Amino acid sequence: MSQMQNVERQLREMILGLEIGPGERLTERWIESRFGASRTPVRAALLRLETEGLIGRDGRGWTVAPINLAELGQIAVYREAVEVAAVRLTAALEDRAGIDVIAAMLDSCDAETPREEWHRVGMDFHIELARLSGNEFLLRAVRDAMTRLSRARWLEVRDEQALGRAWAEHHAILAAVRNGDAEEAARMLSAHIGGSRDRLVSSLHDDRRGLRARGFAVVAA
Amino acid sequence: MSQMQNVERQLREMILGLEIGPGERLTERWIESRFGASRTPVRAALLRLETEGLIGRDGRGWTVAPINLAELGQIAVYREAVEVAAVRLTAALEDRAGIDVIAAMLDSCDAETPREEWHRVGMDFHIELARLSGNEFLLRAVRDAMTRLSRARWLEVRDEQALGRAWAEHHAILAAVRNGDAEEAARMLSAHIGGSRDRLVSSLHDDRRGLRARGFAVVAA
DNA sequence: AATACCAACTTGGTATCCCAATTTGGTATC
DNA sequence: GATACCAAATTGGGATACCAAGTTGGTATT
Repeated sequence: MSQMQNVERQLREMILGLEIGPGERLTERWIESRFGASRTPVRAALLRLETEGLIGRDGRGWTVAPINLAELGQIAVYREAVEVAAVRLTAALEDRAGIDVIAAMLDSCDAETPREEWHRVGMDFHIELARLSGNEFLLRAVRDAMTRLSRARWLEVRDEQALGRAWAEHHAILAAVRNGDAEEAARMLSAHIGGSRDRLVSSLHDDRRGLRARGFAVVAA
Repeated sequence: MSQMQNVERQLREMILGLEIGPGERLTERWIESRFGASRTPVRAALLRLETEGLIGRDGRGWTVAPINLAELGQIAVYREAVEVAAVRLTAALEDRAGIDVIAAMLDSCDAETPREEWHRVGMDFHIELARLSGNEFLLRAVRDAMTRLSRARWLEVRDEQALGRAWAEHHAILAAVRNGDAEEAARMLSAHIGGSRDRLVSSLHDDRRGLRARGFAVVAA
């Protein structure tokens, strides 16, 4: 694999894994030495990550994107629009095989599954559901939205009950799609996303002192 | 302005203006000499344009994105989802000033206005309407969709009547938004986008021989 | 004439160097 | 002690040099 892709992938993982905190400054030279690459691939990776919204420009330099509560609300509206459109398309298809694959994916999580895995599967549920629509643009939109949300969701204080409820909602949405009931699937998906947003924003809002104490930049709504 | 932004802007204009045809190969060295810049800003511009979908990788090299009829259909679905979401938000706002600005923009086109300007204003209508929603992600999605559509719309064979009908629909949508009638605005916008897609795809489909004769790569639906 | 083969060239990927602008740290001044 | 100021270090933007992989065009062989 090329250096550029290497740097991009590793840097993205460090940002999403909060090894580099939101708001932290990045210098091209530091990344260079950290990953043993020269500046050309480093610059390419930075440009890519900028379009993903994971980093941004701070005057002349680079900064890891802060956690922005207002932005999280906007993303929720955005993903509701595209995910609902995607699920409507999917419900109209005859292919039910893809749905079973997603259901199996959900069921692969149990009591012993680490939290990180739940987190990842929860995101993949939405991404794979969008993929079934067959629309590349809806898929990309959902993937981008989940990427931008993932750090915040990782920081969210989630209890077992909320997680279980989310999983039940996921299954219910799948059931509606399997029945070809686009309206019901759309309604439930909207509610699911809205609830997810409310819990996420209020959780981060309540904990924003703690986040700042960890050195994370948090922008208020 | 920096070289990178210069190269990016000029190259984008050449691609959107069809000075470089769909499917054409690009070499970094040619761009270098064409714009008098070195490879660093050239590569940055190429990476940006790649994320916009205007160019793509062809093995090791770069290629101007072909006109893809299947993609145009998918974009229509995508933009319908995001534009309808945006117009629903906008209709719920109290601010009516922005709507008048857009209406004035539409009215600035008359019989003497060059076709290119009609084309640009037609795109800006959708972009500015999305901007009024206040949602950065919906705005960006609409802007990106219009960028990807613009070459195809420029190639479309449009008659005066179709253009006049589109303008009437634009005004009708604005009127519904001004009245705060989100449902009516959403319905009309959906119909507008659907009709636009049908005319676009069938026009390009009918003319794809002519397009190929001009050296433009056209991918069938 | 067809083909197998090779040398020269082209291309994108990478590394390195230079530069202007900004930041930084210390120092002199009040 | 606060502040104005300046030199040194740092930074991102740009230019150039080099390389490996791939393409091309010509040539020798059959």
